[in-house]
Amino acid sequence: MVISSSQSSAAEQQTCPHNNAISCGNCRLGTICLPLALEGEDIVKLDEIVQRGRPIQKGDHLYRESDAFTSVYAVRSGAIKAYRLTGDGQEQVTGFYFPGEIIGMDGISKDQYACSAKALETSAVCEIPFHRLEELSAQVPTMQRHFFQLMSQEITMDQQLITMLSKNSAEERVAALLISISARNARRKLSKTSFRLPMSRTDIGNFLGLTVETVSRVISRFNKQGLITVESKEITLLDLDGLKEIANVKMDF
Amino acid sequence: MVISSSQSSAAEQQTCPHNNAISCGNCRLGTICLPLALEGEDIVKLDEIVQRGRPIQKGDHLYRESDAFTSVYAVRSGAIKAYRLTGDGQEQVTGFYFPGEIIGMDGISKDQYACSAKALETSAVCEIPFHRLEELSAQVPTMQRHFFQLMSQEITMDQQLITMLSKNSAEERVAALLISISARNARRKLSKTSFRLPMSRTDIGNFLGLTVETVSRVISRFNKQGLITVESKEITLLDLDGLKEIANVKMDF
DNA sequence: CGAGCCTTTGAGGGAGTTCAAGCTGGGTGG
DNA sequence: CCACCCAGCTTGAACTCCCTCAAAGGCTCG
Repeated sequence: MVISSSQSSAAEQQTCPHNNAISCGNCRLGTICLPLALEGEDIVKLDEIVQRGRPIQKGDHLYRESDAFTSVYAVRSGAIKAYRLTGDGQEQVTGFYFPGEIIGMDGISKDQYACSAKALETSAVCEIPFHRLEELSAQVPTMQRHFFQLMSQEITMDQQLITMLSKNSAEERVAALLISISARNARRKLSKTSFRLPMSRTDIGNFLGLTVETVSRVISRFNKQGLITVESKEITLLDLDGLKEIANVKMDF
Repeated sequence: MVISSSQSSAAEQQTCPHNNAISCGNCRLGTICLPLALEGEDIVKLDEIVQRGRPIQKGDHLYRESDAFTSVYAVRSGAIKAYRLTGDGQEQVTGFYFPGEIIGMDGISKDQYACSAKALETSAVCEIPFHRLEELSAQVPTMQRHFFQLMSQEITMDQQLITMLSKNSAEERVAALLISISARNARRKLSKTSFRLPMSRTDIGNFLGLTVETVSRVISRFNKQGLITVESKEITLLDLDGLKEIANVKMDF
């Protein structure tokens, strides 16, 4: 079985993302999930506390809402969605996480996860036990700083999403998501314009505060307007600038 | 001029919230903004880095979006709103901050504030220079843990807001905000059922992703239904359980 | 005490939802 | 290997909740 999604098969395969023997020092995602300034000795320290698990399958949970909080996770390959359940049992998707990104920081405040995390496709993650990370942060100022920054970044991204949900039209939201995924692909040296959406239309709608039908309609419209081409989950952005114009936001997420 | 709002005049006045001579050790907000477990010597250390400024007036900015990030702030009295500007210059309110709560953590990731912070009424804040806080966190594990928790809490609260904006009706949102303010009042040993809203209807609407008109209509409706009584900004919650039923969410913010 | 802003209330309209029905494609078992 | 199945996706039509526009009342502060 082919483990990687089409998007990770290109560049990430060079140093196999599912290879547990890989270390933080030679991981090609290093500069995304690690502090840039972290140096030799300190990388080794980090390396010692990171646990590299076996791949998790599509649909598997990394952890569930209200599980005891133990670790944060760095996505190594694949894609993870985070979601919480509302009072009446509906799902609310709070984020999609791609390789190099850190998930699970919401669990710190209450010592239990505030979201569930589920694999959208076969994925690999690095588990970072939080108490070890705390110790390391106290020893290595760069590490502490970096982790504060990661959490702050999560706050900023959530606030951008809040703004979008509060102010933007369906077209603006969908365009913004496409651009976001494009930008995150670029950061990982993958195609800016052509990729596979690992999540369902339902998940997209859920994340963007729209119904499936609306998402589908907007995507169809973008297709007809020549902004993108769609073949089920495969997306090509034909007019990135046009999409940015529609999205009408400075997005980082 | 009366400096405190009506809600803070009751209990907080006992140890005057504008009194700069007060220290973290005897601040009556201590258990909210401080780690519960912080002990004698460590409180002194924290105390040394906290700068207590003079009151800021209604409408004054604590900091502005894209100002260089230097400090986080603990609200001592009054109320602060955080907001960001959208691409086309509209305001998006991202949060309201009451005494005992910490604001400014969004600035860490980029070394500049991601929001502006503006006083909704005459307020006092404690300024906590971030580089000093980092040093202290590295020395005092409890402090580091507490600050991680504060940031994580901010993430959790943002995610609750995301869920609300994405799923809930106007009535649910307004009810949820009223309950949130009520709960935060209770934490400060103030009235759960009777308080003054420091923010305008416009701010409420902006925060909740609604127009002023809708907010006004919902509040009028709650009034007619006997759930609350309203006298301009003075609110009394007559049926807290009824409101909770309507809000239909487990809120922390 | 008047100007300007905030709030309330009403009437009409529109973007997105809801409901319903057909389509598509990947997996399964006969 | 093909027929079937079922989940996910698309498209259409009607409805609804909230927004927009408009106007009048009420506070607050100079």
